[in-house]
Amino acid sequence: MGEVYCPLNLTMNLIGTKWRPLVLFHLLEGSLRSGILQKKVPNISNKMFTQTVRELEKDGLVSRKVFPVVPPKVEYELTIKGKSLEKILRSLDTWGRELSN
Amino acid sequence: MGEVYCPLNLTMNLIGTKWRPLVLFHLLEGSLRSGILQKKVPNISNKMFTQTVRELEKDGLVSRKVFPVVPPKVEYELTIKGKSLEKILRSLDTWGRELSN
DNA sequence: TACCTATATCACTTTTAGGTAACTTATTGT
DNA sequence: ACAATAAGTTACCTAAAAGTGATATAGGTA
Repeated sequence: MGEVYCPLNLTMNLIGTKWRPLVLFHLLEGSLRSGILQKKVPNISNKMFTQTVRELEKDGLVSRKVFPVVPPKVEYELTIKGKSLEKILRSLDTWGRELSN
Repeated sequence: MGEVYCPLNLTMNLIGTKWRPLVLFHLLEGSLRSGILQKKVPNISNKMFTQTVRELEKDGLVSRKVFPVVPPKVEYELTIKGKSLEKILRSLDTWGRELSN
């Protein structure tokens, strides 16, 4: 009858921000070069993009591969843990899509 | 190759805050009296509780029934639109639950 | 030598979300 | 009279998220 423990929070702490779900969503199709990924996300600023992917990396949802070339080349890819969010991310997208109808 | 429209945002705008998903989640089992619902959400303040349910009402996810008695009695219930989030909410909860293992 | 490239960082400001504590309301039972 | 009740509001404050614009890097090419 009192408080109820609810792991929903743990999930929301990982994907409950403005940019994280979008970045993850675009990585569902496979790994992407940094610049390409950033261009896929409308209106994300330079700073927020880097910050977001780095946090996702820290949380183990995304991996970062750096190629030692100039100019720099960096690729981002979902980890296993990140891929396990696929169903959720697609559901969120589908639900929103149905809203607009 | 450029920006990609993505309705994920529409969904996240509705449930992407600290308290909203929790409140919705607890309403999945059926309508609840205001005070009961609030007690189910750990650590939510009085202000945030009211604010959250009212916004959910405005967004059409929750309905509010007021009984004209003293002391007041108010019940909250998911709307059809709110219920349509059930699968998503449960997935978010399940995913978080598996994290803790 | 100057510039271009892709990725990233830094200092700073603005905006939004959330937290705290006191107060309101209208009736019933004491 | 007045305290208790359930739901909600208000003013104020802090903290977290996001935005802006400038700067760094380092090797290849004009």
